[in-house]
Amino acid sequence: MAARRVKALLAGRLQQAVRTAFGADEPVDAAQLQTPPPPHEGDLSLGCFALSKKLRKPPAEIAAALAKALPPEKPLAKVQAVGPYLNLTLEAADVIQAAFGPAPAATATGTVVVDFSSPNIAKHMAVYHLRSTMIGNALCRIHRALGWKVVGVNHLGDWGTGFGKLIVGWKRWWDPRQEPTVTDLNALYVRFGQKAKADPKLEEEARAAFLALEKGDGESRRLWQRFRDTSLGEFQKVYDLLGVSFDEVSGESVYEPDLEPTIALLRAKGMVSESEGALVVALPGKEKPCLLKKSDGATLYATRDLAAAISHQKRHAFTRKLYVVDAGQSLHFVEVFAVLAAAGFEWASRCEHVPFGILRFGGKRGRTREGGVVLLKDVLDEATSRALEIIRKNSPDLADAHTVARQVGIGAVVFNDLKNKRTKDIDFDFDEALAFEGETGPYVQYAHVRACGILRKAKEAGIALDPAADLSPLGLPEEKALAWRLSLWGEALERASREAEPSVVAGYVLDLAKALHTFHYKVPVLKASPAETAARLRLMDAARLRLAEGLAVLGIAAPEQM
RNA sequence: GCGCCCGUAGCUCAACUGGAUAGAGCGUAUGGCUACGGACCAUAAGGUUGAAGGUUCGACUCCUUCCGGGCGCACCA
Repeated sequence: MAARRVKALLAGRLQQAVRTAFGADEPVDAAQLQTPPPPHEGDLSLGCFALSKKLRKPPAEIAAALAKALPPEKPLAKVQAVGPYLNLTLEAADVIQAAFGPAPAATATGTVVVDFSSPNIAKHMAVYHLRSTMIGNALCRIHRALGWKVVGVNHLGDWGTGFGKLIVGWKRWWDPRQEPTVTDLNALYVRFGQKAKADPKLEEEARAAFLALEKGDGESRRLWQRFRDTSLGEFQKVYDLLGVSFDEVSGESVYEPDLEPTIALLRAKGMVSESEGALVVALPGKEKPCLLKKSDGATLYATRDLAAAISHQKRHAFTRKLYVVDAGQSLHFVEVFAVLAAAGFEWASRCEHVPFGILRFGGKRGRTREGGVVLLKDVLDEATSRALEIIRKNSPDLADAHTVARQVGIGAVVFNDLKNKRTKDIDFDFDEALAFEGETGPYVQYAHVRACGILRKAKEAGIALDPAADLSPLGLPEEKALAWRLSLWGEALERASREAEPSVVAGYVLDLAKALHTFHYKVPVLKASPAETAARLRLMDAARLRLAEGLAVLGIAAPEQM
């Protein structure tokens, strides 16, 4: 767990070397130690460009002088100056020891509120909901792993004029004795849209129905609650499949009572004005204002987000709030944060929009070429059945094949979603999302499975895993590479948190799986001397645990067989 | 028109935030089944990093302009 410790130690020593070589006291930051590109020898490298500026000497000269001044003791096996670079090769034994050193205590003490998933009531969860859901879920777990207090919030789209339409549709076309599904609700909504084209009176009726709902009319409220419960029940099935949970399931409706006080608060600060019949906040330096109320008096999305933000800060005193919402809504968040800042809330700067790219099908946004919405559940089911097919072929004797197929199939879809930088647009492709070879979820799971297999076999042979086994028999390049990768975990997590970027963790887990696969291929664990077997089992077990942990952070299961 | 995002191998993407000869996977070609699990390992071919300038000892990365794609730009969320 301690690549950082090794780097800090070496940075300190390098600083000392600068002192002895040049008599100057220049700081050497551990972050300057980077990994040299492949053809070059070494595990860490210092480019002497910054020192060159400070010391006013050519960087190559500095590298050479430091190579001499740096004592080649303990973790260092070799020190060599290559042009302006100082390349450090670490002793394999020390790298391996470092990987098993105590984990640095979690230093983060903040609270992060993560706002994610946020599906709309009376609509299905479609494939494009996967992005917010899994990116947000991963961000929650990344911060928990770092020691943050995390509040994962599902801010449902459960309010707005759409519910007036739904209520009207319900009253006209639904037999209330029947229990509706989400499909039924959605159909009512669509039907309303069609009928309203021919009959404008319907729109008026819908507005009235929503007004009644806002005023707390009993029947409207009961209907709305029913729609909400039905939808939530269906969402939950998908969340169960994905292993996603929330600390707070709220929604826009929850902040309804806060809207007037929020507007009053802004008004008291003299920020609110009227424009074209609407209530707005003018934003300094912006051409267009942020709307609080439509000219008909109804509140808007921005108003509810303002109220929700204020409420979250009051209740959780967050040090960071992340909104995992697609990039198309960037302007909305710019405006909301600007209003909060203008209102004098210093915590406005701690709110971050975490945008992600648009999902498309063959070039069309959110829909297939045929115009249908692709349901998330259908994709997950398809992935599961494809995985099951492969399991039947490769592991016909596997018990509980269905469970494993679900873990592998869904793992493939989720990993595919998280492996790329989130700002990239995605043109969803079944064969790509459901690929099981190469840089995929199943590839990572398979590395874990192979390690589990060897551990199982060891147990059958009566060889117990010794968590305190002597590591000194280790030293092969594959073992060193594996250990070094293990010790980079903390840095990967921190970067993922800093950039709110789960793909950093996905990349880490892929690299670790690659190192483990190579290890499995090249290094015999059980067909070795007892001391080697014990040490390799311990190393392999650490790698497999880390893979499981990394996958868990991404919201992906790590089966023991597949 | 203005603002934000994207443009890297045939395809999908990396590149530790300005450092070395730009790296992976897929696909293609080849090798490894006397396999601690082949959903794997390995070798090879494949590049003017959209274009042109600029800053710098040094640019995929920063600045300017342009080209191409996407998304926004007050009463939807």
